[in-house]
Amino acid sequence: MNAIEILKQHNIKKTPARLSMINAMKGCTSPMSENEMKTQMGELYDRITFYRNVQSLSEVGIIHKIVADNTTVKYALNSCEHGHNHTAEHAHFFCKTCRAVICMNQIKIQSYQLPEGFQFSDCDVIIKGLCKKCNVMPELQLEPQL
Amino acid sequence: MNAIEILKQHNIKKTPARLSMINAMKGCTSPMSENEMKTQMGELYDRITFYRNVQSLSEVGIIHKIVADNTTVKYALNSCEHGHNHTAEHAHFFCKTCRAVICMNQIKIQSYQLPEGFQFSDCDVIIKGLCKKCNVMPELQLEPQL
DNA sequence: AGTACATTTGCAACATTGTTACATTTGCAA
DNA sequence: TTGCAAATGTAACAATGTTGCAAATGTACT
Repeated sequence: MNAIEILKQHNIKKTPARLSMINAMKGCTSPMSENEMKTQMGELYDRITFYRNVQSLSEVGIIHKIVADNTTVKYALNSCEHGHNHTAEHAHFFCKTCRAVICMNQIKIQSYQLPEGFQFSDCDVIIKGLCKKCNVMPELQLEPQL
Repeated sequence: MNAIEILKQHNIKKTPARLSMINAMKGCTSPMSENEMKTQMGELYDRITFYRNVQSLSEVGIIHKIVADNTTVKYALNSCEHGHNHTAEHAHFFCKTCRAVICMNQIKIQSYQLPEGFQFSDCDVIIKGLCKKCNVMPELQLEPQL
């Protein structure tokens, strides 16, 4: 499904900034930082508009925001070509060295039993450590993608 | 165990700022924001020193930093009077309304099987929703503690 | 107690990230 | 084509986090 269809399907206006955001994410296999998005979006990137669209696209469920760390936020399409869904039902891995965020599709998020009176909304699981590249071959470490 | 003993036990220098931080956290049942800490610490609070001590106290394992949200970071003593340990082995609840972070001591963090080559370090589980107060009696909502 | 030295502190300056107000433009439906 | 709500972009601001450096302080050793 292309960007235009995605917006239409969610009943949200088609604007160049939104199309650009969605297309940037479509071209990437793992969650992207604001800076990576900015690079992809080029002229169509405006910081304030970006933040507002992160808000609106999240609200309708088109994208998902992943907070790996208080200084590391990444974004991903909810239905990307890999057929998986980012809406919080799988865990994310965060590499402490290269700061990459990787979807752990095979690690499902369990349902937690909250105390009486609490209302569940959603759950984030962030597993931290070293990714394959940084662990096995530290000399080939990727530059952090900030 | 008092603040002085805690520092000594971890082989880290005893300074007024650190004692003040530890004592601030000792007096609180749930993880505190920087602002709450600041209030408790009074004169002894300095922003830069605070950030540096968050770093050093975390490194040796005296405190634990909980990132509920990219704009909500809280801090807790690893061994508080409740006898529980904050070093990432239990989940935390984050109330979307009052922004409180509550330790879910009864919800243990499972051990996750990472793909070949990955090295595990630690894991954060943040469960979001409405806390008891905000869910049951929205009219009595606590002011957000920022 | 006094000294030596590494650690810690606090200031200044800066970088990054996130938010609000408001006037203008744009998307879309009638 | 027109009307209007929604979205955009500028400016201004607020909050959060970091670095360099000189001065102060904690602690181990005599």
